[in-house]
Amino acid sequence: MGRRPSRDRATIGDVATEAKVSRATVSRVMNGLATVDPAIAERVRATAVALDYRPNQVARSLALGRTQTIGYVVPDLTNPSFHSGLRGLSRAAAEQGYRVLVADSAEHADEEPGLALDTRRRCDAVVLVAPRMSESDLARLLPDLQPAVLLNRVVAGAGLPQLDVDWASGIRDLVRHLSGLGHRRIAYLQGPVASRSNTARELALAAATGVEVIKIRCGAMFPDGHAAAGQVLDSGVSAVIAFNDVVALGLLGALHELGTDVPGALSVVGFDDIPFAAYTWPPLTTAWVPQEEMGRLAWQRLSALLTPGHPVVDDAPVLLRPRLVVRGSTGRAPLRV
Amino acid sequence: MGRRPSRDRATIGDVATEAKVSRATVSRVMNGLATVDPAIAERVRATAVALDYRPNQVARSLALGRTQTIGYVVPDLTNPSFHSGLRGLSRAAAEQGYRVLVADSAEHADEEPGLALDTRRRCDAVVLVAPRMSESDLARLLPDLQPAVLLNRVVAGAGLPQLDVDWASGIRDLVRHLSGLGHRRIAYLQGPVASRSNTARELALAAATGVEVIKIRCGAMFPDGHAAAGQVLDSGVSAVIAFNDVVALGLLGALHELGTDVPGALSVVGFDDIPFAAYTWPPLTTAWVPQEEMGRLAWQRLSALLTPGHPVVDDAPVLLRPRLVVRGSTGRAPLRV
DNA sequence: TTGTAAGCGTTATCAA
DNA sequence: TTGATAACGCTTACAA
Repeated sequence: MGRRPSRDRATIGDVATEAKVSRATVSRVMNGLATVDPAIAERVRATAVALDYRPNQVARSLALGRTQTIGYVVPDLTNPSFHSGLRGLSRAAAEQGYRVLVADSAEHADEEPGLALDTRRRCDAVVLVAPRMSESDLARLLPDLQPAVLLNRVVAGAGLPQLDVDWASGIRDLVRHLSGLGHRRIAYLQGPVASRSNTARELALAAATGVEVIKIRCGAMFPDGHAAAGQVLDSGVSAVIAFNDVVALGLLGALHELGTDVPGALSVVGFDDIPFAAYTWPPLTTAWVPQEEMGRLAWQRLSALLTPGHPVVDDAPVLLRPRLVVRGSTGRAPLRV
Repeated sequence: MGRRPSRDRATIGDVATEAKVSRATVSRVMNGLATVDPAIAERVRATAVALDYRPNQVARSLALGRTQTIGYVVPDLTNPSFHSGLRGLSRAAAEQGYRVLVADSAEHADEEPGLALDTRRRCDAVVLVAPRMSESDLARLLPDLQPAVLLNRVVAGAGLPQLDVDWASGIRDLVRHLSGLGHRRIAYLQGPVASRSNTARELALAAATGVEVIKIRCGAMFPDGHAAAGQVLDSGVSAVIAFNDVVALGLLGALHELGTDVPGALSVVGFDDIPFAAYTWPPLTTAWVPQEEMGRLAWQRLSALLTPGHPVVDDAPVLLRPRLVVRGSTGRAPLRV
């Protein structure tokens, strides 16, 4: 038997009794069904207001079989690249009366499957961002997660919508830009080794011609980029491609401290185009990633999956192309002595 | 009558039938009640696994009268100052099995009451961040929102926990720091006029002695700070206090473009200490705000409110003190000619 | 220790 | 057009 809620709200039954109609009629009025006598409808509405009645969403969800909520599972909420996606998702979903439940795995990739499943059980669907989850965990998880869409990652034959960034295209643009400026030796600040998108970047770099790429272990956060400055300078490159903008900004800070001229002595590029990138000094050249649009597209896919009788799922991965944004942190390669 | 979910999951009834026990027993096993015969418990668990049974959270919520979810209502998810709070809240709540439902009002202050109420109906409680909601809307809203805690704002006699930043103290620290460096005329880049925390800052500035404060209309985002650079330079001040770090960084970007020496010709301070602040050039002097701790404290208050028979609510506002963080963007005032 | 049955607050079917 | 009533999937007081 259930417990009475502490603040006892009016229920649909209270309204029905008070308005001298059945609960069914109250329900019809509240849901705007037209088949109700206008006079009665008006009376019901008045009593509802008088009793300060608000439909219990949980009970509705149980009866309807849907919660009008979708989950968004990410490794770290404080990472700026997930914000735009969340914003896009949240606003698009809101337009159709859906809410977003956010789950942050605090970077514990091993707990992500459990977290995702738990989130899923409270929602109608989930959007999963899990760049470091192992392929096998992911394969095991996905069937239980549906309806779901996978963000920032592609898994073959998963049978669900997948939206990813065309990392390779972004890297190619950056390399082309740098090599056009005369850079021949370029450092790459690696992201987390387990990260899929890092792998994608490295593959694209390996395929680049006309430039030599020096890989340097790094990470995904400010301090990682900051700490890598020494190695970058020692490597004797004339340009650096950072895993992302956050790393690039960390590096930029350290280079300033060391008195290195950017872009005079060293060109620096990032990836993502987070809002800060335009306001650093020098402003950061980077590859803009349409994260907010990804969020919107994710909702669009989910929305289709949630619509009864929706057409067959097209699970061909959608790759969104980054766009090169040239700012002040890149310049001509210094002449070699 | 409810609709069957599309992917028909096993219910507690299926498990009961299959394991040849009652649903009550399955429930007891699933909830770890000790009063079950070990052999039976084991059988139930095995059947649950075999049927891939997962308790329906919505049904649980309805029966228990709680959702194990709390809402977090903010004006704009992309504003970095809300991220740490969300992170603190989300992680603290997760430790006790609670999830966070995020609602973003997209800066529409007039829609916030409705949004907050709707969010509340899906949750057991909400954390409200509404810096620009009118006093009257807020007063009307709060009684319907409880249990709730108010963040970044104080309302007299609201009867709910309130956590706010001691803006005045932070401003005083910044002013003292600047005046100690010889600055006598200081510009203040105003935040949104309707913002409570902006008002608090302005009051503290008005009370400051020994310095003259020039107010300049600005805003809360990068472009606002960027656009204010001209007015700042024209005003002939030697130091600027920006509404927040984001504005300060926007300003810093514009000052670089204009070739203004920071801090040689102009000192700049922000407010918040967002993660980026340490990595700009020069690194930003600012007032650190314990946002993540606020999130944790908010959960602590909420958790108390949600505990049956909790002690009386102490609704005296808690003011968290910022801490001055001196970095490179401030220096001695240039000698006046 | 286990089962029966009522209850949580809705929606929806069907008969009136 | 309206009202009984079953159903959604779970928890729990009470009886056995």
